[in-house]
Amino acid sequence: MDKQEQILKAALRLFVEFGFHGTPTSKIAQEAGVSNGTLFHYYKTKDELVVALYVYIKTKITGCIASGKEEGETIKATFKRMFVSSMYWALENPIEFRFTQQFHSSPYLSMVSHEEILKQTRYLMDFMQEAIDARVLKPLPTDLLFTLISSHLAGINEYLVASKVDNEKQKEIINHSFDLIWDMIT
Amino acid sequence: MDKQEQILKAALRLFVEFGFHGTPTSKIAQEAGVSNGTLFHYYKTKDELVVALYVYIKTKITGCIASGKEEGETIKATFKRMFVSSMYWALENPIEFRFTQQFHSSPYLSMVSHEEILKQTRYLMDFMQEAIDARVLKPLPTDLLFTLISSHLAGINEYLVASKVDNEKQKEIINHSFDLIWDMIT
DNA sequence: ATTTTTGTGGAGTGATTAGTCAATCTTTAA
DNA sequence: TTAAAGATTGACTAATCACTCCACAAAAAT
Repeated sequence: MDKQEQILKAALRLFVEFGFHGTPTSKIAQEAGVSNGTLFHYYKTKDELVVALYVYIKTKITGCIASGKEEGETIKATFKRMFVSSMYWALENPIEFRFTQQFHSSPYLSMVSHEEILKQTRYLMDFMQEAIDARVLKPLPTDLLFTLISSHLAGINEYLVASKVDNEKQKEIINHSFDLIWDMIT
Repeated sequence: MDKQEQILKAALRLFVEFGFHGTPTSKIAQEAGVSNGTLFHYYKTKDELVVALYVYIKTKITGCIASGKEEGETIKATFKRMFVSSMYWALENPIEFRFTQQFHSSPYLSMVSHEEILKQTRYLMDFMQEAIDARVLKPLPTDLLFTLISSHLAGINEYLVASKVDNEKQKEIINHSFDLIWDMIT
């Protein structure tokens, strides 16, 4: 019954299907089962809604990646756990993932404050820096490492979504693609 | 004086800055220095213009990658030449490259005919298949290889654009990133 | 020379859009 | 119990948009 969340969910579906400007706010409100006024009560402008949706989704991904840490895990194990959970998150939430991709390569990205981006990436950045200090990862700039891994993930995801392989084969590809990227960065 | 090309160039600039639906056709015509009617004389709809622009740019990239082949080149040398020229094309044509990225992760992608996509990728796909048959590349599906390389390229590009390293360092990173992807796929 | 085709301009149009507003309903707080 | 604050509605508006239409100019074909 949380209208705010219903608005975000409706917006997500429509944005991915019709693009940002291709979906009118009126349709978002309709799809969410709320009035036009309610939408603008929560989000002053359409731009604000788009950015809020991005932050909402990014927070969910970040939370998912950060969770599940176990004591005494090696750096490699932590890395793999995060890699694999990112991969499965993207596979299980294809619309959310597509949205983030769409958002990233759109002019909206520049509307996200620098602090918000830092907040979302700090956990991973810190972890990678530690892994470099521990002489596990190659001493590359952390943002280069981050970009390499992100784009690798996006690439594998694109392939897995396009070519409908069975679950077993999928698992195999994910494991293999982890080995590939691991060899690349260590 | 080619009005058609001026329209495409104006559209490109505006689409990248303001997004697809964020740029009105009237502004494209204005920026191109032609009338509204002329724009719709060449492109029946805005969607048709967007897709035409994509094909226009893709054709340029494909031509650039395919050119420069020398006799007696090893497979690795051919691969590296194509990798490096893609990389530099993206760096020298950042707006065109951003457009293709934006297009790829947008609902417009599905408006491109399957044949057109095949036409654009066949050259590379065939080359990769040959490289697999020659036991140089790992026997992975060619579209997985393609996706892996494309996303790797996009990732490196993103990094190079964001962190303004000098030309020498840039060259070093490009060479290094080729080695990384080469090790990954062979 | 004359017809036909193609290119070009720009005012015009109907539909659509983001965003407003004043009126009601609901919840919270005193 | 009552007052204030927040939530919700949907009709409304001013602006904007994709696209049309028709007049005319240039070029090509006859």
